[in-house]
Amino acid sequence: MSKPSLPQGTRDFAPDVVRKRQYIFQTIRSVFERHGFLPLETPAMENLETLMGKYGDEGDRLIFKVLNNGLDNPAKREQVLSDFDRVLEGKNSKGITERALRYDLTIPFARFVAMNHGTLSFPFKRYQIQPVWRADRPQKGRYREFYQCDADVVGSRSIWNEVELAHIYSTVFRELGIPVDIRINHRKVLAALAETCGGAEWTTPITVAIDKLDKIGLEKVKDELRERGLDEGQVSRIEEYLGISGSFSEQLEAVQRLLGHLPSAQQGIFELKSVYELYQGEVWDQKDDSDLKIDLTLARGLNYYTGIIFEVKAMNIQIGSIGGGGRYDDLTGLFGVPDIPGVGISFGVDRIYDVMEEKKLFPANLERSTDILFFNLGDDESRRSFTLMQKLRSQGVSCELFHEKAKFDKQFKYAEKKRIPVAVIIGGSELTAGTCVVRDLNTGEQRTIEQEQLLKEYFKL
RNA sequence: GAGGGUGUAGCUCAGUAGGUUAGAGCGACAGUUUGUGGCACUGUAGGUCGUGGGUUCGAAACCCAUCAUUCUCCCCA
Repeated sequence: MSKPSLPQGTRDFAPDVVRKRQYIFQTIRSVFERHGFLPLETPAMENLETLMGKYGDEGDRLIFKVLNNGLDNPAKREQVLSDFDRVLEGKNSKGITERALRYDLTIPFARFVAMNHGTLSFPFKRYQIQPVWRADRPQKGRYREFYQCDADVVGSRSIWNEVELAHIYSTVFRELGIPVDIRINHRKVLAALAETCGGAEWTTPITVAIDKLDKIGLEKVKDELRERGLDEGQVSRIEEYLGISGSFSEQLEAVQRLLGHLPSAQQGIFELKSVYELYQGEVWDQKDDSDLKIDLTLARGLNYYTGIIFEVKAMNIQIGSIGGGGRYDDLTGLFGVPDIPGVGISFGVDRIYDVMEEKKLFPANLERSTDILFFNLGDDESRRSFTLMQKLRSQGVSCELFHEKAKFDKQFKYAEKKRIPVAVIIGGSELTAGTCVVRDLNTGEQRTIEQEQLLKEYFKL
């Protein structure tokens, strides 16, 4: 028997880590609920055909496929062998695999909406916090199993949805204590830029290149654009675009001068301006102290985005984005239900965790587990402890009895390891007197009180 | 898919001109006269040196393969 191990790219979460992760989840969940979003869960497995072709060629390769059962059935041997040959040719074969682990939460959501569009009331606002799986090569901060945390609105073109989602970002990170920039841009502005540099078909290569700006720098981006076949005039036009700076409105004005003659740019500029104004509320003024920033270099990889796009970056820390999203048209069209537009955002929980760990932002009380440890000094004493514990527990106080009669030393050390703050000691003399010793394990102070008094004091908690 | 790094005790790691019984710290467990912990002291347990080959009189060390893990690129969260 070899040592037990974990599949590559998966993790156990020890109790203290689970506590911290749940703190993040619950904060996000609570904000979602306050904005009228409803929870949704979908299966870990989807039909393979639901997922294939939705994430591009690269995405298809990274989908975890589930092997069919019963392949060893001798009666099916010939069929299985020919099916497997098809797999070896790179074709999918239902005879070998027809299910796969979910790759993200968006496509299963689109599948759900397409299946239930007759009964859902629109706009449908859902959030979903579940693990997803990717057969990617794990590296720092990237895993084969990880949680996604999404909120989407489908069935509405209103720009208010973008405003609300931006506000969700702002609220969540404020509550978690992480200072952030919420950056927005518009795909139609990027599309307009591409239009002036060769045509709409250049949108993807151009956005992919400029998305790398803060990672590889301006010169490398220009190199990449040249390699992809843009001429110097086009490259310098993009450079001019990337050089735009200033306040939100100043940047919009600059884009207006550069691309305003194109209808798509006009719509993008208008929507960016609208989101910003609505987000600021009725006290909006020209001051640029908002956490909502415009970032014309923001592109986002996923090419199904068509309108406003979001990205959230933690300030004062060297880490990638901790959230992203955007508007897409007609996501359910892939499943035969057209004309349902949507907009959504996602939280990068693992990175948020890393930021909070590094900045020590988790509340201290997450470490608390049991409130009271009852010492075990014998069977009769323990019976009394047990009775008291049941009463305390019914009042919401968490307590436990040391599992066996043992030396004080051992019981103290157990309490220490579990960070239990209070020990209650009931020995022979306390048992007959109806009292108990309550000891504060942090300060070492202790006092003897009536057992009834113990119940009263802790009922107040 | 491409390219690097690393695998020695539960954890973090020492350990080469190849040489006999492979070490430390932390942790664990036990004890320092069994109703008061955190400190200290003493002791105990725990390793086929990732696995399989090869070179050698001799391999934890050198070579090859393999597995695991980790990082970078691609791509993404």
